[in-house]
Amino acid sequence: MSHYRLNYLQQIRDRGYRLTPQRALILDALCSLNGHATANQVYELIEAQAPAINRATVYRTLAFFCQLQMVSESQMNGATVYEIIQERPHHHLVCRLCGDVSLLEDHHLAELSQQLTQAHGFTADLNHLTISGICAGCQSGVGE
Amino acid sequence: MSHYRLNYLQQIRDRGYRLTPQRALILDALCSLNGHATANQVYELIEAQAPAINRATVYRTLAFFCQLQMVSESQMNGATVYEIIQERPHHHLVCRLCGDVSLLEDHHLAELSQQLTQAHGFTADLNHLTISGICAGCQSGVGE
DNA sequence: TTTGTTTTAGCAAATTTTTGCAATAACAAT
DNA sequence: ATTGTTATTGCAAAAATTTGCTAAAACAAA
Ligand SMILES: [Mn+2]
Ligand SMILES: [Mn+2]
Ligand SMILES: [Zn+2]
Ligand SMILES: [Zn+2]
Repeated sequence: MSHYRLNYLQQIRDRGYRLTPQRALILDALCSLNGHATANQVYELIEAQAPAINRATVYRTLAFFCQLQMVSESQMNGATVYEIIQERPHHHLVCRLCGDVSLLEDHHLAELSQQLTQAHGFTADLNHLTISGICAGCQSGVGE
Repeated sequence: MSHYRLNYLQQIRDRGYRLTPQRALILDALCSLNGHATANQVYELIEAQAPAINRATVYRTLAFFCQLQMVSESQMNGATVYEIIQERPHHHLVCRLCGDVSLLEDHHLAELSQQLTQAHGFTADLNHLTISGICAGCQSGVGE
């Protein structure tokens, strides 16, 4: 779950930006938190280790990584969560009733992605989609 | 573009909630704003007409309508926008470079929706999806 | 109508997120 | 190593959003 094999630190510089300790700390934190972390969780984890980072920096840096497509931002049960984008994308189904978050393999979106290219010339990001709805359990009445 | 033919006002009561003037005003505002309106736009429009609604009420009521699936909430170029859900769903492609928002017809999602049911027993909401990516214009270098 | 019950709205405060600006520090060039 | 340039950070303030609590009002039942 490390971001190091993705060479994101190097990529930051290659893309013309500066590699700061804060940026490295935030990528590290996202990795330790292992996906779907809130800005506040990132802040608190870093704060616990090296008590010298500003909340504004966390927010700005997360936005920066999203723009660079190194991190995804998604809404999950009300919270805004961040996750490192790995080389193989994955997605989620989120149940509106019980809050359950399940995995959706990327291949389910291949067809759609293709259609968007063909019909609209649009290259979809589709790094980490979350689709809301009602899960199997809640439909069969188990979730009640 | 009126919500009246959707009988949302009646539905509020039928589903066991109370029909308040604030709720009606917010649905009306969403209609006049004609889709993709921010909470603040809703607030300001109502404020201009009947200067007696609280911001907290706007936020809470928009969340309430989302829960009831009468209104959709989406992220569009940084802003959180709301739109009345009509009987026929529609979606959007949002360009990450130029910000262009284009229409995506619902039939493009039929295949995916079906797969989610088959493979996961999941009933996706798919009322108003927004997919981020790069539009045709920006790819051909027009958007630069 | 009037009354009683319970949901909803308003208000004020708390919390979260964004922003402007000056100081700092990355990095390229000497 | 030192220096200069410019992106990035921290800080403080502003703006946006959420929350707890009380008063108001919607609605059901008399
Ligand atoms: Mn994920
Ligand atoms: Mn729309
Ligand atoms: Zn569920
Ligand atoms: Zn574009």
